[in-house]
Parts: sequence; structure tokens; C-alpha cells
Amino acid sequence: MDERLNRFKQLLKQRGLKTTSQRTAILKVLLNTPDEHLTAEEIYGLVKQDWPDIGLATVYRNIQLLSDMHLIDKLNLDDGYVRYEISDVDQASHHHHHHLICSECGRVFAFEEDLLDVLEEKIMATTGFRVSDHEVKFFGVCRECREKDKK
Amino acid sequence: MDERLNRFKQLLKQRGLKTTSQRTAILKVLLNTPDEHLTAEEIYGLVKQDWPDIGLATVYRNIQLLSDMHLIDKLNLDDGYVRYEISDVDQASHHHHHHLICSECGRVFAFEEDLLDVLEEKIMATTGFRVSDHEVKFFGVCRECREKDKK
DNA sequence: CTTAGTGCAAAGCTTTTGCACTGCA
DNA sequence: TGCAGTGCAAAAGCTTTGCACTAAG
Repeated sequence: MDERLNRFKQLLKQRGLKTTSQRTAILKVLLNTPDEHLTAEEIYGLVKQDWPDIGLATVYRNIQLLSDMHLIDKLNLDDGYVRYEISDVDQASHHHHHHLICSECGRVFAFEEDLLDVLEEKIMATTGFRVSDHEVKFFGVCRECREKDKK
Repeated sequence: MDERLNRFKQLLKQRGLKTTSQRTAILKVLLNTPDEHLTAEEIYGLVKQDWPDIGLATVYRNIQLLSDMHLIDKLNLDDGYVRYEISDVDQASHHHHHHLICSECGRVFAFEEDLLDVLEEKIMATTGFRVSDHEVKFFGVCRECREKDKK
């Protein structure tokens, strides 16, 4: 069993909350799709395979809980849906990976490099604003689409 | 009169669209609040001071038009509203300024430095993804709130 | 047993759309 | 005068909430 599933149960106990089948099923779906960026509706569809009776409201409520616990991250691609993905395993760093969004095929890629420390130091020095987190989206065209365009 | 107002009229003519009082009033509101990040409803409220009879739908329709023309930029702070601000004057660079969002007072600051070229080159070299635009949000605590916290 | 959690349906919100009327060009 | 633009109201679509029932601890 994934260590994060246990961590989830610990966190629930800490808060006096209960471990339900629906909750673990939702987390499992996110754990099983680390490279996807699922909407609530998509998560709902996948969880329904294991728990056909689950309600969409339950999905929304638990997504919010998982987000509060920093087990999953919110992602907004400005397409009208809020999307979610399992958090980076490295909890020590407050840095998330960046997202590359292809304007042709619509796919979203992750880019692990960070390199924003210099920029964040500069922000601190110039403005006094202490950065604790960031969200970075790059828009453009992925390699496959560029090669397709050449032909 | 602001040069961008004339540019707007030119762009409208190019597309065979008409210059209406509501349109120019909406653009003027955005031109007059360069440091704000207004929601559609807020723009509506401000335009109403000049044009009490304007409808919210007109604001939405023209915001979209201005955004298509790259005269204003969309900004999403994940608070349930889409926000808008006048575009950077420097149209040559495809780079927008970054946003610093204070988690305590909720204010949004702009940071003009860019420094992402190195990162974008690295993305290109590593993944073949050609970046054409980016959106960067930094979350943290602004200087004033930090000083307030110390006391 | 006690209280949090769930499912369902209804409500809430921002944003979009249909339609008849208005007013630029 | 013709057609794009506007205002209003209704619709759309994602997300939240109220409530009675269920189930975890």
C-alpha cells in the first residue's frame, strides 16, 4: 500500500475525521494517475468504477479536504474547470513543478526543473515580499506538434 | 487622449466592428486603473458611473474582445473570479510581469523583472517545447504584512 | 451510540446566449 | 438603411449547501 495512503489516514485521525471507503477510493484514483490533471467530474467518473454509488458532492468535498492537507495540488488551465494532481513527493521543498501547456494538442506536461530561487531572492531584496510558493505555467507548442507542423 | 484608445479604434475598423460609447468607456476604465486587477463585476460598477444604462453582458462581451485584441490580460487568482488588467505597453516582448499575491491582505503586486529566458531555453533544450508565453504567480506575504506581524 | 460522512436535489455563482430593439457607419 | 451592438432575462455550467440517512470509531 502506498505510504501516502497511510499518511492520509494519520492526518484524518489527527483532525478527528473518519476514514471512509469513498475517501480512500478518491485518493487512490489520484495516486494512480500521477501524470494526469483531472477535473472533479473526471475523478468522479474514475471513482465510480470502484464505488458506483458515490455522489459528485462527495468528490468535491474530499478533493477540498485533500487539497487542504496538501496531498493534492490545484491546477487552473483557464478552461472552466479546476484540475487536480497528486502533490510532488518532495514535501521538503515548497516548490512545485512547472506546467507546459500545448496550445495545439492541449496536453499538459510537467517540467521538474525549478530555477526560481534567484528570482525569489530578487523579489525579496527589491520589494520585501517573502515568497512561500509559486505557480508557473508556460504556454507554447510541444515537440510533437511542432514536428507535425513542419510537414 | 491615450494612444491605446486610438489603437483600439483602428483595430475595430480592421475587423469591421463599430466604435461604441460603451466600448470606449470600458477600455477607459481599464486604462485608468493600471494597478488594479478588476473582475467583470467591478469593471461593470466603474463603467456604470459614466454609463448607468450599460448591461453586465456588454461588459463581458467587450472584455472578451479586448482580451482577443491583446489590449488587456486575463488574470486568475483562483478566487472564483476572472480578473483583467491593461496589457503591458511593451508589446514587443511576449513576457508579462509577474504577480505577487499576499496571502494576508490579499493585495496583488506586479513585479517587472522577468529572468525566465534561461528557464525557457532549458525547457526547449530538454523537452523540445517552444514557449511563447507564460503566467507566473508568487504566493507569500508582503512587506507591510510582515512588519505588522512582527509587532 | 455519537457524530462525521454520504447521496440526492436544490441552490448559488459567475459567465454565456437568445432575442428584440438601438444606433453606428 | 443595414448590420453590428446593446440590454434584459433566461440559460448554462461548475461548485456548494441543506437535509435526512448511513456508517465509522
